[in-house]
Amino acid sequence: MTTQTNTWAEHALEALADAGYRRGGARTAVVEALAEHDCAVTALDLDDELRRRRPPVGRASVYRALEQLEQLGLVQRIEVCRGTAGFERVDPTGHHHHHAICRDCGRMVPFEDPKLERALEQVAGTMSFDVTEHDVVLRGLCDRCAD
Amino acid sequence: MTTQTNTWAEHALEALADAGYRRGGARTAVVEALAEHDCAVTALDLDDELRRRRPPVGRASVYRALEQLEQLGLVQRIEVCRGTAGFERVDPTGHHHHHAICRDCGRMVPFEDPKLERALEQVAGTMSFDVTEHDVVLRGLCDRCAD
DNA sequence: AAGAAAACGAGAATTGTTCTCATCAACGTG
DNA sequence: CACGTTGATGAGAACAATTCTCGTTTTCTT
Repeated sequence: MTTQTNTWAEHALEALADAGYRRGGARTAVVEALAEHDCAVTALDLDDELRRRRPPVGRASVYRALEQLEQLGLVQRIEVCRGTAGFERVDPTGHHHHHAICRDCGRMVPFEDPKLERALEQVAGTMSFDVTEHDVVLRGLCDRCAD
Repeated sequence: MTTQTNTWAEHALEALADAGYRRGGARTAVVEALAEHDCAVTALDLDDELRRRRPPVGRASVYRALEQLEQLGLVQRIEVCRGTAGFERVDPTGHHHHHAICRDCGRMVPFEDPKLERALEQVAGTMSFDVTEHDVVLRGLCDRCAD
């Protein structure tokens, strides 16, 4: 409910409209739900949240909306672990963070680092590859799980 | 069949023995197969390769061996795309590369960059998190798929 | 050589994701 | 503003990758 998330939700709905998508209750619900989360959520978690709404949102719609949002660059998909994807809103300013994930409890801690970003951009520049996004995950034990 | 891969296979088999695992045909076959690959392979690709051997190796054994190897830090798991994992041997010296993956054709191009590694180590140091590994993936279009 | 325990493999079961298709609703048009 | 076209939706089936189960085979210890 911060200014930030409202901005993102509005931005996203506008971008969807601009891209020619019609207004739809399910998709809007997905956007609203994503706006509430400051870090990555799995599709199934969103599905759980949204299934309870009246009217309830179907699983297919959740996945569909996420895919469309990803296409438009409004949402980034992150491989969280063992074949489950996390989704997280993309700040229109390009500002973003990465994640450290605990291999014991699965807890996800976001972090950001300008030097890392710079290094990533530089590498991307040297490749014969049109890099549009990157995905950095640190894995290990979080402070709670470390003995 | 390079010196490098032989070294890794031997190293891995020794580490398995040290960890108390008994000698087993299936696991050894998985190690040998991984040694042949210089970049990440999916479990199902390995399964395809090994199913043909005489005696054939079962799917369950492939997954089991990969998991054990990952536990021992001999193999790294990489989320390739859409819920499929890639596995790649870990060089005992710590030397490693990362991957750029084409979102169109799935082609994977390895790269390495000391500056990036340094940045990653630095960030890891500042976190209240015992980071044991990291995973960097650049996504975009490879030169063949870029229009 | 014999027994205990690990390794194995076939197939079933799970899990996350995508697909299908019959309704429903949004939006431009007359 | 009613109407028709077409996109949006959701229940459930279909899929694909991975994990689990369990009876059989091997390995290794004694």
